[in-house]
Amino acid sequence: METSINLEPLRQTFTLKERIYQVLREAILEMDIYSKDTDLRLDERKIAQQLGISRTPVREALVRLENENLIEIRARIGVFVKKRNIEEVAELVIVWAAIESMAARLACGNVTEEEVKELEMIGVKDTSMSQDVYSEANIMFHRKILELSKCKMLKKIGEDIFAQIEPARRHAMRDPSRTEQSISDHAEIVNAIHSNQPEHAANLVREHTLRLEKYIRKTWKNLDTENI
Amino acid sequence: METSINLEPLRQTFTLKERIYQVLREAILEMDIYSKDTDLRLDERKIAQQLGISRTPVREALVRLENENLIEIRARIGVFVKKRNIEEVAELVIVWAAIESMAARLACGNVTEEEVKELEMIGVKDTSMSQDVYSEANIMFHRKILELSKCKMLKKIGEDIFAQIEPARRHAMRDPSRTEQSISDHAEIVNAIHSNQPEHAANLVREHTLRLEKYIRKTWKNLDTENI
DNA sequence: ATATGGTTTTTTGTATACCAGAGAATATAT
DNA sequence: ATATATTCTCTGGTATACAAAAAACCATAT
Repeated sequence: METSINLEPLRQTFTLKERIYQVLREAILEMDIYSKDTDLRLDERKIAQQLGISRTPVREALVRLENENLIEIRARIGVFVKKRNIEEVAELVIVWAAIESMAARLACGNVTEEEVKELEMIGVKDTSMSQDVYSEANIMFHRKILELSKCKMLKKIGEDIFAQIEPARRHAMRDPSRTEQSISDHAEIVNAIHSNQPEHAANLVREHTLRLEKYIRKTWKNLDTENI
Repeated sequence: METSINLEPLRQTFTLKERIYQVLREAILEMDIYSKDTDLRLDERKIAQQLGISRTPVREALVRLENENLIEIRARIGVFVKKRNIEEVAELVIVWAAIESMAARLACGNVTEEEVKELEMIGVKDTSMSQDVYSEANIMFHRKILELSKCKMLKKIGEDIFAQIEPARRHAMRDPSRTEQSISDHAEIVNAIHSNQPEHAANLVREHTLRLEKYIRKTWKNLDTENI
């Protein structure tokens, strides 16, 4: 056999519906859906026109997004970005707590020294940084825990849940006083994982996330309470 | 104000894609996908023809099913029911354990006497019944726990995971010796919930489900190992 | 001015036609 | 007979046309 350059097959299901799905998903997650003057309507035809394609692949992307609970397709009325109410968001945070708690449990005794170091670097930064930077690091910390579980399904489903919570979380996490508490929580979690205490790590993560749930329930009033 | 007849709104989004989605989903879940001679292929055109409709709504239903990981759409090749491998199923069971464990935790101190009775009736039946009946009761038991959490999201996501596991579970749960163990587990779980011991209930449920994970990993060899 | 009834517009739902890639079947050359 | 090239068919992908329902609009009668 001859030697030849080794090229990865770069065709990754290059279908429009896939690309559109990703584009729309990101756009939706970046929207400030709880702002009064955000238009929650998505127009199939307009999107298709803007992208210079037909409605069909756009619709298929929308069906997928609806299945992920990010939008709502009302027959012959329109497509709308879904604005979840307090109960739904709080419940999603509970599910997230369940997932991530199990991830922390599995991470114990299953991580290398380097991995723990990485987790620590991400989660235990000083409080001097800006809210945005902190928020970003916070997300990364929780993502990292899902990853350290080495359980792909746990990670995938955790990320899905997270995507649904994110808009509300971003809106609710404006309170700087929460930052300190969060960082000391993170340090404890890192410790528990490092010293291989699955039960303890699981408990810490669960309570940490459930604290967010309580916080959201308390401070939700700031947000627009109208539903679609 | 005058009295007038009170009519419930009967509009139930009667769209084809919705109906087809449900029909196909049920059909897929009832398939014995691990049997050698089951045809895993789904033909858009054939389905549309059989249902007497066009391809469009069928495609949209398929996109949804793909998003739920029940099928795989390979561009220009075909649509196939997804046969998960041991790692994927085992991981899904782990996620399920996480979800249901949290559900049991929440159920504690949040259930009525009647609800506990119902749970007991379902989960702690005698071993004399047939495998099929037992299997059915087993599913119901776990569904009931999700329900008693009073957390709709936990229930919904739990059910979604369950749907993905179900085919493998049905195939793996042929061992009658597991039945007895299962029933005593159930009794303990009911007790823990009844006596309001959230920590204990959560642990029991988690370990009970993780035992299924271990069991599946051990006995998977019986199943077809080829993947798509 | 307001309520009512019909019409027009807007928006998604569904059907159909055509396209392009993948693979099987066939033909051809050696 | 085998290896290679070609064609043919099958399948999902995309575009477009039309149907149907909801909402907006408007005219008219009271």
